[in-house]
Amino acid sequence: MATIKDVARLANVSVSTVSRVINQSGYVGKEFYDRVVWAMKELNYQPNAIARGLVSRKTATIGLIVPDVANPFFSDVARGVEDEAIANGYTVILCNTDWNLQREQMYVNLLQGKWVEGIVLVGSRTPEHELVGLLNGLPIILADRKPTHLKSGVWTDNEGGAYLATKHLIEMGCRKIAHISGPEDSPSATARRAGFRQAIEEQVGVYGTVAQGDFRYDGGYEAAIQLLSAEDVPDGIFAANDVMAIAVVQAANRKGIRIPEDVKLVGYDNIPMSEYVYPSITTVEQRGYDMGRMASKILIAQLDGRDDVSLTKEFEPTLLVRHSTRLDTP
Amino acid sequence: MATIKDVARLANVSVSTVSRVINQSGYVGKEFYDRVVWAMKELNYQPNAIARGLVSRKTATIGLIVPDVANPFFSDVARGVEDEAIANGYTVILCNTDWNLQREQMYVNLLQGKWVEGIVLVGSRTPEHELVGLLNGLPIILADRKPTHLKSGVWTDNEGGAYLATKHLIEMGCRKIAHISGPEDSPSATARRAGFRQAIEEQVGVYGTVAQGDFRYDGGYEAAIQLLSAEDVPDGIFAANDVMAIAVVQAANRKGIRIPEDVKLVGYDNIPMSEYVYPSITTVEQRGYDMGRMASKILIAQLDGRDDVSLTKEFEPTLLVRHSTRLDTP
DNA sequence: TCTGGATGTGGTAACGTTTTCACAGCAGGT
DNA sequence: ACCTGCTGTGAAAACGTTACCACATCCAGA
Repeated sequence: MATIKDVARLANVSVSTVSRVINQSGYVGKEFYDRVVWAMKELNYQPNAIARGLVSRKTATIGLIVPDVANPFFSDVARGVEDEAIANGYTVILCNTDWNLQREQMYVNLLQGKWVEGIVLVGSRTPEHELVGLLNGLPIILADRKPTHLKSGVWTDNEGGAYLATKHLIEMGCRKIAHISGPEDSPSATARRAGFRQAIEEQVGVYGTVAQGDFRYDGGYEAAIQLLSAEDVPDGIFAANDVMAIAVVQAANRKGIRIPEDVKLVGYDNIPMSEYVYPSITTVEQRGYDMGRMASKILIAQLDGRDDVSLTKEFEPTLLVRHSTRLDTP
Repeated sequence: MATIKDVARLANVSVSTVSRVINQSGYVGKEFYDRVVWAMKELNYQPNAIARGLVSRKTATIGLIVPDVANPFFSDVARGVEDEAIANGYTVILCNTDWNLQREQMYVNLLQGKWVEGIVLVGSRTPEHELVGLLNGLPIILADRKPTHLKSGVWTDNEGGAYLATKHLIEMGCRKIAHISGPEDSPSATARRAGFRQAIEEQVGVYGTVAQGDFRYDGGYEAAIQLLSAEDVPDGIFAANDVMAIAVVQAANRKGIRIPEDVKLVGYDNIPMSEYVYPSITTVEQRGYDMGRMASKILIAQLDGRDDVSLTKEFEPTLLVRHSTRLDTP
């Protein structure tokens, strides 16, 4: 790789001049400017971001920590984060934690060593005060989780969304409703449980149970099989995300239980698959792409020292009614 | 952040000694060693990967260029790449090109500036010789594309897979078969077209047409609508990937055409969705995760100077027969 | 004529590491 | 006694940039 010195030598100018041309800073005469531009082309010169980062203390890189990019919701978020980042000249380092706290912490440390300028942390379960301790003041934004102590974050109103979903099941006539939850200590899972309970409790004559899931297909499948094997099968299931809802559909098929005739089903996230499965799944829309994009935008605004952007953004959940809760068309 | 100089001062030794302790290189007396370790603890010292990278010319970072992480096949690949990378101490920079050649080239340049040690390039359409020109010798591995000039790559036998798929349609009784193809200049799309044509040509009495798609939902939907609106509707469709196959299912629903009764359908990739849609889609399995993982493994072996790993790996495609080509259970 | 700002240019010290070199002691073998 | 090689330490030169300072011009205004 050609360096700035090579360019300077070829253009017969000093490195300072080349640097000024690159950064459009200071004064450069037309003649010199052209010579430098020519030399850069000639050598296919690419400024070294490492060296640049060392002196400017900026790397134009942000970290993205996500439970699992292979999960459609998170891959949407990731896409949003990257799109907004690159549009602002930032680059994204991708990290997968599998919802594992230790991996999360490991990545936070690792990213710090790489001098990322900030981190987008999606769907984290680590307590916020621990996070602060790890960060040494590195800017961070939570996504898919409402911050209580940190100042920036984007999230949907999970409690409200879960309330909507459960309420809808009740309105469709369900009286024995089960919730397949996410991991015990996941903030979004906790909020969804709370929304579920609230809707159940304010309605007399409706009974609710909570089964433990883990946001993943296998955990959802297992929970569903247990629910559907009990002597009193629920007539409505609210799964804490669409991946688990799809597992419920498969489990019901296996058990010979019909959806929506025997059991009605609502999911959460609105991943593309939820629309195309049979029956299509009623779900709560999350707008992962927009959330990712907004998280990136807020973080970068902070990094660039702009304060024209609000540090938080709550997305309103909306219920999408589809066939898993309707009796008319299949 | 504390620097190596701070540590040296506190431990009352030279920076050289601290460096030797950090890297376990050279000789360090026990007494000095202990003092340095103590000082590092005291200051919560974290070596600066940037400065280290500048001199060692190693960043422990690889670039991952993918058409679109939000596409389930590529998010699987991405997950595989990251898993193998982190297991070897490497970190991954994520880039999305939307199959756009210019963005691909832009990213290759950008990544070079960031001094990634190598690149995993997935589903690229850029001609290989152009690639070589851009790379300045930077190690690269192609994924989802068989290299002709470059030495490393992982891919599935796309021609063979497409042949399998088409052959299956013929065996199921189709005589007028349409192929919804990927972008004109995409190598994998080209190979799948070739496999399709070969299967068609070796069978007398079977007619084939090719419709132009773009690997995306919308393009597939449009192509499907056109095919299904013509006066002679095909009795079999082979879509070049599952995302477009799902679009075909939706288009058929819209048109009141039944799958598999009126038209049989085969996709490609085996993304999770293909199993759960209605009807479930017969498809050719690609093993995106394994491909990503292997690509990462081969690249890193090269970077670490190991040559115990083959530079190429062809994955055998397998046909998964599901309901979109069967008449028995829906 | 002098002053002083705007315009151009080059030299060089940082940034935080690793690596190479130089210099010492101290053994052990001749 | 002398060389030789191992052990232990520090000084200083890289790595590729940017930022700051110093020095030249040139031209306008007093």
